[in-house]
Amino acid sequence: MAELYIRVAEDENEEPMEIPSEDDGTVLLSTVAAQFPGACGLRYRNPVSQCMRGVRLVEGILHAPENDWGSLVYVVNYPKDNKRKMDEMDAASAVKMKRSIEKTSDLIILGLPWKTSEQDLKDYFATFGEVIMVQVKRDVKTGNSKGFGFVRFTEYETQSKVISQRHMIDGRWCDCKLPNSKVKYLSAFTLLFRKIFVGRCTEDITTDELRQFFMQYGEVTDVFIPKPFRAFAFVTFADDQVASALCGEDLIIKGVSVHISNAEPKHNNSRQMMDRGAGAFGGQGYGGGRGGIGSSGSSGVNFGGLSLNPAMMAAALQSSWGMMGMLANQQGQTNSAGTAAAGQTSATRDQSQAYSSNSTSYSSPSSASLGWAAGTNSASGSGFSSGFGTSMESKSSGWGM
DNA sequence: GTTGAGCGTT
Repeated sequence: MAELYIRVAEDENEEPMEIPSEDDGTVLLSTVAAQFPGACGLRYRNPVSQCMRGVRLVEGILHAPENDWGSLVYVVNYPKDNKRKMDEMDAASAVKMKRSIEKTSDLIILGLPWKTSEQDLKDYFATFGEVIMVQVKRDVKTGNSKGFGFVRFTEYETQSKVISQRHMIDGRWCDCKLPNSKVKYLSAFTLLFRKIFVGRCTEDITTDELRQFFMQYGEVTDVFIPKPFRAFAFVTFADDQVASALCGEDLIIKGVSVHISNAEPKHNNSRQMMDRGAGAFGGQGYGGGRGGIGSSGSSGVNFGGLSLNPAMMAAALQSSWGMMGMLANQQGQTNSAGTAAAGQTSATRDQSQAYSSNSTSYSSPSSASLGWAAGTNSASGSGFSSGFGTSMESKSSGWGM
């Protein structure tokens, strides 16, 4: 089948955008998500029944109804917690609102062709939104490109969109992400809980396929497969609730059963951190080997009901796993709160704790659910980075994500 | 074979 375009819109009443199909007549979800970040599927109004129908989606590939897309307008589906509700100001939209007024930051572009110039970058990224800075990093002596560069946008919305997808620039796929120099100012918790560990991967599963697959659950911001092959991968979502909802699941990707669990913090220089820090909270609190965070259930660590004051938090942050021991201690004292035990290594998982939950009891590391962060959170950023500014900035390396 | 890494002469 020849390449064709299908018409896609955010809403039935909005102007549709034409999206290219593949040679076999299917449409990749990633193609849709490139224009509608966060999209997880398509639906359309059946002209006969006048009912909305879902488009078949198998492993990131959208299949035409009746083998023909026709001239219908297809409407983008978003994960439940992403769904736009213009008339309601619920907690989710409050968070979105906060994000939208967040400051932009330089973004690093990795994988640039040697020949790509700053003008090339500007031309390319201007298609997403107003560009206020581009750089190609070059060898001082030779003037040759080092294969990476930076870009900055006016609008935070543009930045989010650019981060959420890969970019074909001068014939190469490039990644665009927050540079490490900026990431360390973000909450280590935010990064940690947005990332999942994908175990039992086979060598034939590519980063693109992982991105395609996990896109159905929510917006994917990063995929990492260690090389050489080590049978695991990391996937980072834009939303920590999506990540934690998947923890504990066994998912089938290309016929392979992979296991999802929480990503552990990286152990950069945590040795010194542990030596200096966590002792006060009962040692490293590591206890049962692998287990810790994710094993208490599919939702990850349960902060709900625990009151962690800033001093304790700062101390816990000095060690990768000191906090787990700390939480376990807390748990012992506050058992009546009805929260899950952080230290247990039980393999039981009774529910999938989907991100559809809108109850107030949902526990996540989001600043919104941490009472002590809310009050001090006058500026931008998460509760952690604002309420804890100085301690995070100087000590975040212990939780190098 | 189940826990990671191309990062900026400001």
